[in-house]
Amino acid sequence: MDCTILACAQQRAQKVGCQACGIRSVSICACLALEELALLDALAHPVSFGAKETIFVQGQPAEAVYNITAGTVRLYKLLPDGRRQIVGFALPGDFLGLAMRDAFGFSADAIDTVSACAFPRSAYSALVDAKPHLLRRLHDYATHELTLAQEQMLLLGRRNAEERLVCFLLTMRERWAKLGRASATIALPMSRQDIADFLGLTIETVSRTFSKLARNRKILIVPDGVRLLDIEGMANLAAA
Amino acid sequence: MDCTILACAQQRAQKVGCQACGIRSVSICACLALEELALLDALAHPVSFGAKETIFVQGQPAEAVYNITAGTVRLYKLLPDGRRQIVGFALPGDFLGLAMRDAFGFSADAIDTVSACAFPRSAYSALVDAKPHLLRRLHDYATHELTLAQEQMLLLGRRNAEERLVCFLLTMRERWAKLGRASATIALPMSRQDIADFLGLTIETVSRTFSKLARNRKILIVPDGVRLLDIEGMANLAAA
DNA sequence: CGTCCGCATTGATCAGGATCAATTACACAT
DNA sequence: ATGTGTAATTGATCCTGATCAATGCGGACG
Repeated sequence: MDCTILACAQQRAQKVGCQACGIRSVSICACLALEELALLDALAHPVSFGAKETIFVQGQPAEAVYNITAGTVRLYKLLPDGRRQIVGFALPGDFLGLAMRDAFGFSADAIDTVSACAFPRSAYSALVDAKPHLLRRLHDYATHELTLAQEQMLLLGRRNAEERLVCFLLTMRERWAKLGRASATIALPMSRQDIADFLGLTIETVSRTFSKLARNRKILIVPDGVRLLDIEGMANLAAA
Repeated sequence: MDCTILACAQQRAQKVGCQACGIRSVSICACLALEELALLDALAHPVSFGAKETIFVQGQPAEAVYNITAGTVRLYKLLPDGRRQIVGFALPGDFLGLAMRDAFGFSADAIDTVSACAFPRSAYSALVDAKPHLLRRLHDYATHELTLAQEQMLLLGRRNAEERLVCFLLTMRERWAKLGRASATIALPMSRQDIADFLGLTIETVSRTFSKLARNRKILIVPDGVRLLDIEGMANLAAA
């Protein structure tokens, strides 16, 4: 978890710092002026995590916040008996640690190889207090996340299995597009189990629903993703 | 919706303003100093809504934000075919309009008689920009809401009907307690249908589950609420 | 090259909650 | 008292998605 070798490599690779950061424009740092980026640079610790590695666990005091720069992260909550709900997938540009107040409200682990900027929470909190426009940006991000969470409540509470999967695929398409990777072929780095735990279904239902969509020529299943063949039809199905 | 008679009565009743506001200590205004409250007073429009009256609808541009001072509000999203998901119940002290950026992301209507402080969005936004500690407070509120939303995702995605209802009752108990109305008897101003649409169930399942809890001596169903008879057992069932 | 192992798919059956259908309870009006 | 309308409860049956079980597939490794 504490990223020794990879982190150092990463650090060397990134020693040019925030100014050269490839995902700055889509992350919360985008609101900072060049001279403020220097402040941020001073706080930033580049870190990396291998596939399946834990980033933090629910309940643990939040000592750092993270800005994802590469890879995919699953964020999830567990019940004592092992039932799992994934509350989100974090992609490059996403920020982890909004609920900075106390402990992490969910666990996070890397799905594939993940790079991130880690900031000590206290220093980050101080910077936020000193820079109201950074706070504003953070708040806008938080309200955006809240809106997505409410959309997910609608999905989990009222949509059927097929609608859930279609919504998920269209949402992933949107997210990749915002990262400049727009394509009819959607990368899905997460497992079927992850998708199931995100959509409130079982792995079997997810698999069957994928097959059904493929059979109906809505999608084509490819390695590590799907190609959307009938976006209109799917958007129609997702309605809203 | 535009609250003529009731609003005027309310306005007269409240002309003492924010300083005398009974729910200030639990609302986002609590962070303001006395002289800042005067600024807020200048913006505030006391409004009231009768039971079942619409406060705002999803997609409508958000011209105002609201601070609930009395009553209960349901916040919900609709699918084109009429399926409804209630994303939250707002109680006194709750703030509506976090996603101020554009249009409302959900609809809101009064369950019982509701009083609120309405603030024009533009003026409110300007005040927030001028008062970083108000923004900080708002941000803390937003992240708290986000945490609750993630908890609700876990409920909707992975809990069974009985767990859902028990969690709901215990959460309502907590919320009333924070408003100084702690009691083993929980007020439930919302209908069974509202509870069903919040928990991702049908009205029949909610009713049956209430009956089952009553049969097992966990609760006693009383008019407009329930009395919790076995809080320990219920907390155990809710686990987490 | 074959074995192993994790993941995904597919099939058969089951069950929790949805749906359909009465019935009851209660507030309110006449 | 009687009727009316809305909300809640209860019962019977159905169906979507869960569970149980088997098979398929592809990559890592001896």
